Amino acid sequence: MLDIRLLRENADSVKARLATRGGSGLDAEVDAVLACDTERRAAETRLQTLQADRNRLSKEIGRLRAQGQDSSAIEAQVKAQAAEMQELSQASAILEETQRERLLALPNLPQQSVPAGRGEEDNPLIRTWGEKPVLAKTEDHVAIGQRLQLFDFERAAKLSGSGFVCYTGKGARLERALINFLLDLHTREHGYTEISPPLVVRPEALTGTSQLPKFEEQLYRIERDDLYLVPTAEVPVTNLHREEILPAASLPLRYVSYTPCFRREAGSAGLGTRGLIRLHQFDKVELVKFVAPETSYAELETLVADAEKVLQGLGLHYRVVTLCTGDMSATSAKTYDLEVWLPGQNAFREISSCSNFEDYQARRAKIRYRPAAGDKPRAVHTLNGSALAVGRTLVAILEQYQDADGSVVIPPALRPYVGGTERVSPPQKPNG
RNA sequence: GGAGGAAUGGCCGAGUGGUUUAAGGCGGCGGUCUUGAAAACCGCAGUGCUCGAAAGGGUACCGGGGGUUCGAAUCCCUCUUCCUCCGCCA
Repeated sequence: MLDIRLLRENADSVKARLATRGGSGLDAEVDAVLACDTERRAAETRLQTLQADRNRLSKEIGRLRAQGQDSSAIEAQVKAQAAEMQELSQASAILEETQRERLLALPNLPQQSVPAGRGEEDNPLIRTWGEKPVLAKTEDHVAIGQRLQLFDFERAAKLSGSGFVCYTGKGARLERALINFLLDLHTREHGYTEISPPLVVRPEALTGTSQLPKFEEQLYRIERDDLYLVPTAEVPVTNLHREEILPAASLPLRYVSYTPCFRREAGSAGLGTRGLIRLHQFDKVELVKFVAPETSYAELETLVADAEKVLQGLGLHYRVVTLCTGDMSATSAKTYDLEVWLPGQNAFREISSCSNFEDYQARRAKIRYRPAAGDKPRAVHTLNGSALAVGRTLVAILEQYQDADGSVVIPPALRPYVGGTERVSPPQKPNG
């Protein structure tokens, strides 16, 4: 949510920056918010004048009654204002709600350094790490996984429908190993505090991080209890500090959280992609930071670096791009994507997205800090990034480490987590 | 799931319709005193909105929302959370 004061004072520059996101721009929406704001303030000012009046007269009534005198004239005077006060009170409540709704619907301002562009093709390449592995043969992860009996889509569909997977045997072990590797790396070497949050949350939490109201149809909802399954750990972890004023000395807060993520992927036409790339349920290790505004862009760089360390540690070839204005999510001020090389697709695919939301989420969720004793509270900056999407990491390992004999080499960094196993080979007996 | 009880400021805690401008205590900050510190004493301290160039006003907020009343921390309804007990349960 943008600061209404910024809109009042710099409407033109806000409009110009929002317009870089593409489409027809949001000039009309900005004007509507401002019109609402003007009307709301007029109503509130008038209401508050009447309230001051009433408070004064009510005290006078108390005084008169205490002295045994007649107060009916003043009571009549106050009653005469009641209708107008009621009316103004309702009007200002409605205007306040309308203003908030309109403000919630406006996207964040892209940061100045974010390149203008229309879509994916305009995302500038920042750097590339490693090289394409030289492979004797190139299978995609679905073929590899089926031969090695690492996961089972058919049986998962029997349980839950399409878009779900069941990891089996060494596949399940590899997945668990990856999760532990990721959590250990970020807690031990990068200073993040591990969080294992609830996986169902109230609607307010989703509004705070701005999945609601816009992406309702992407969420699994438990209607009976008005709760939602988390689409990412970002939601519970960012909302840990909702409606709090944090001590400045506590910043930056850095959290790492492993959770399953649940997404309906409505409108994605049968998920579009084969295998583990896009599922209704997947595992992800997420990094979340709460920082002082002055430091948030430096923190974004280290966030990306922390995510990259994972890929480097696993020896996976990848590249980093900056999302241009047209490709960036509405919530973000600046986003870097990490794209890992997938030989099976002959393409780089997103495996991590690292964003600085500046104060956009913090204002929605009322997450503030006090810069110094006696200062007014100020919105923190929030950041988050995947480090990493576990399923896609497994895909990258299977495809980049596949060997000529049909086996897959386990990256050395991961071996301590699989009992020292160096290679996954096809099993001796058929599965089931 | 059932039956009770509770929620007041950073913390503890008083307050059951009207000078309450939420008592008092603890903790915090500033000052006086002191070579310094402690103690003592004095003072300052919440959040949002709004008016104002500013100084400074106004208004709302006693878990959330709604209601009764000229006037609500206080009375009524409702929701949430916590506690105690019962039932069920990994």
